[in-house]
Amino acid sequence: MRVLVIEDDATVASFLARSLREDGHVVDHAADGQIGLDLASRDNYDIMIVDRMLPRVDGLTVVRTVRDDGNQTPVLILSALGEVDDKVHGLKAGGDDYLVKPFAYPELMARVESLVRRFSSREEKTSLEIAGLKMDLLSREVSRDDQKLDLKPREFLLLECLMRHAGQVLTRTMLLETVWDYHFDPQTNIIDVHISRLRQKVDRSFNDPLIHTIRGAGYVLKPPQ
Amino acid sequence: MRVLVIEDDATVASFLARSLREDGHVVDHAADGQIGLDLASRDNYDIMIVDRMLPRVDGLTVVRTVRDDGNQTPVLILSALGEVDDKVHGLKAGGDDYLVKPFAYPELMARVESLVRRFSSREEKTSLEIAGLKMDLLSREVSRDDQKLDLKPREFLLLECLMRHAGQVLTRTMLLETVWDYHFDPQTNIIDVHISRLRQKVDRSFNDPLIHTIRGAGYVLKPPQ
DNA sequence: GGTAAATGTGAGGAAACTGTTATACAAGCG
DNA sequence: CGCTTGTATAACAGTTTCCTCACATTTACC
Repeated sequence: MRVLVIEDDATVASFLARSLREDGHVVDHAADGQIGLDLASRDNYDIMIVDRMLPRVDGLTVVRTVRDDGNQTPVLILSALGEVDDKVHGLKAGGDDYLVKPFAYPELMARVESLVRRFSSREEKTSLEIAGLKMDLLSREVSRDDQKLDLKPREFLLLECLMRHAGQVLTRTMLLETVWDYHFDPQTNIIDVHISRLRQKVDRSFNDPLIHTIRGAGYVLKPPQ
Repeated sequence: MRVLVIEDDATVASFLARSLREDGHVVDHAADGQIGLDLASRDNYDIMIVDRMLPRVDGLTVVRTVRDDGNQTPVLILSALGEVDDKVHGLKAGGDDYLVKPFAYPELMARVESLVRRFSSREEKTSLEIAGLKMDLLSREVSRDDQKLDLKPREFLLLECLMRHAGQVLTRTMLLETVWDYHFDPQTNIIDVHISRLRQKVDRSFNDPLIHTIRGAGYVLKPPQ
């Protein structure tokens, strides 16, 4: 299992990381909220364990940001005894479970496992949504702010790929593999062309663009700020 | 969808009600078991979400009473972490699913939807209707705007499939599987031909077509707008 | 077996979609 | 500033997909 631990207290963090690794999981650790966000957007984790109080970007903001990016990874929030222990806020921000420090490791593991089980058994998504952009995979309808968009099949595939990995930069190679099923470089700017066509429909008549170019890397679908 | 929430914790209740309403559902709220029972007997809900611990009449008793009244509405039971978390009792009392607080809203909604789906499909449908297009599965009669249509058996099967999945795009593969029971690609345009014939009967002499081609994907039966 | 109804096949033309190319535009860097 | 590199857009043309027709084959029933 791939676990992301976002925790500034070195003692807790190293204890967590060691215990989780002993249980056979792959653990990444971020010592502050900013690093945590970077890691979360770069990789797909099975679960994230997030401390509430963090330097730079606090825990709840991390969770909220991650959710706004369309990331559905289950999140377990940790909060120290004595902090304003507001479970509701934590869950509202997008957390899935809540644990008060100090905790016993078996308790944590029980919750982690329960969360992961809950989420992995969740049924296949039939719709995707990021920042007012909705895609219904069954009816193949796409809309932004409830305004219907008419996409060609290839554009639909491309957007689906972007939405499924919202917040992550997709390289041309990745797009060619998943959208075109090309396993070689076609030596043309076919992706640029389709991105351009997609933008005209998705972004042109709206204020905040969702499709962003990452020069030298690729493209990313991301909500404004 | 009509939802009855029976929950005494004001925070959870208002969070639930707001989220459900944002998703377009009609929500009634009861703050204790007695009120809940009154509402449940007065109205027909699509689903009831019932907390286990309630003032006056506890959650399990509510469920049991409702069932004894012959009410089959699906019930999702909520129980707080730390309460005697006995799923079996909850389900024995007549609950249909069980969720432990704290929960993530998407998880709740997934379960609510799955429950409602399960129940609405419980009673076999004997007729289908979409936008003036009626199909009686017993008498095998089809009409549009009360004008009888004469369909061949295969056309009937095809239309039935389209109507059962109205609003969803059906790919050629799906149609071949369900209408023809082919589990391979016949390499012919057999579907196109039958869709064409169906259109002549279903759409030709009417203003708004119901059968739509989704280029590169398949076909969908959809009411105009 | 014969007949009519139902179903399947293949071809041609029309429409829609996709990929290519050419050219314009923007960003980074000395 | 000017060069290089990377990206955006528009127009065109080839290809694919789809629709319909006429005809062939199968099935059901007398």
